[in-house]
Amino acid sequence: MSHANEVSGKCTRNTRQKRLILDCLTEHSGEHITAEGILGELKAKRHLVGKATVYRYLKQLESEGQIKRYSIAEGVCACYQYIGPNSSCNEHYHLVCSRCGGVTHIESDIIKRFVKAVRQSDGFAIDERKMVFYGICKSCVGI
Amino acid sequence: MSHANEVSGKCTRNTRQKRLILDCLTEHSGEHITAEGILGELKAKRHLVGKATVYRYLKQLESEGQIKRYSIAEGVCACYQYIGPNSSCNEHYHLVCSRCGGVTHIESDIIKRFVKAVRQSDGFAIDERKMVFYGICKSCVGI
DNA sequence: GTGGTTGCAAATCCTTTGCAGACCT
DNA sequence: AGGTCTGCAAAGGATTTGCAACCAC
Repeated sequence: MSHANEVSGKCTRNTRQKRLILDCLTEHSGEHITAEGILGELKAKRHLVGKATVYRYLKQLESEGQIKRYSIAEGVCACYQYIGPNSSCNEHYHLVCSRCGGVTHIESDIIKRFVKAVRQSDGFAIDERKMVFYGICKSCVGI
Repeated sequence: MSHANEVSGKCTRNTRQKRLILDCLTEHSGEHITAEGILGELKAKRHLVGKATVYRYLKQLESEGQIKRYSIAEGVCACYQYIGPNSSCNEHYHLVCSRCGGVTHIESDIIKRFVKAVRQSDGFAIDERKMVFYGICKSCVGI
């Protein structure tokens, strides 16, 4: 009756696959990795894990707040980042170059102030995880 | 050799379909509408236009900066809004509620300062037209 | 007449789901 | 044992694309 994909389920069993996926995420703490990236990395290590399992576990980890999901662009696979214990993750925002597709991270107190100001004046709670700025990066600006 | 789907193409011909789609968008200036919504509205008026044509033209209009594309939630169809001439829509940013889909406009000097700061420190020229903030609006926050 | 445009259907892409078998506790 | 997890393949849904017919200029 109960399905593994129900996030409300228990999902507490300690399996080989879960350990592998979480290890992969913590190894990349500080950067992003996609579901396909995890799959590829595990495959390279001869650790075969099913695609569905990766997606299911990523979803669970996200709902538990252990990882963060970024969707840089639509129709393109999402990126995940470990933000749990021992993660060296700072709040950052993404700059995506519309020309070369490159992604840069920036930190900004100005944005934090903006988010706070909007919440106070409009009552609108901006989701900083979805904050992405598009434009032209330094190396593409002359092209 | 050239395909209509190449955004770099000419795409300047004045066709019945383009007029219909743009009319539909301008009629909804101030709000947003989905591709399916446009399709449905045209169908209701007995103006049959192909789905692919709608998507193709929306893409072109977006690249021209005449409309803005919002993706309220991932995996859910995107919303479009006319922001061209006569759109009563200038110099502001958009707050999109991920729960109800509502779009609010705000003005902000803080953001202008942020854009300037990023250009100076990183050399990245943010495109303000593509700037959209997602989050939860005041009326949805309790739900 | 030329080549940009359209419409249909099939194809894409990332992600989810159904289900039978495998595994943890 | 009993229910949770996994893996495969098929489904899913929004958007794109191939291609022949079409039509604006």
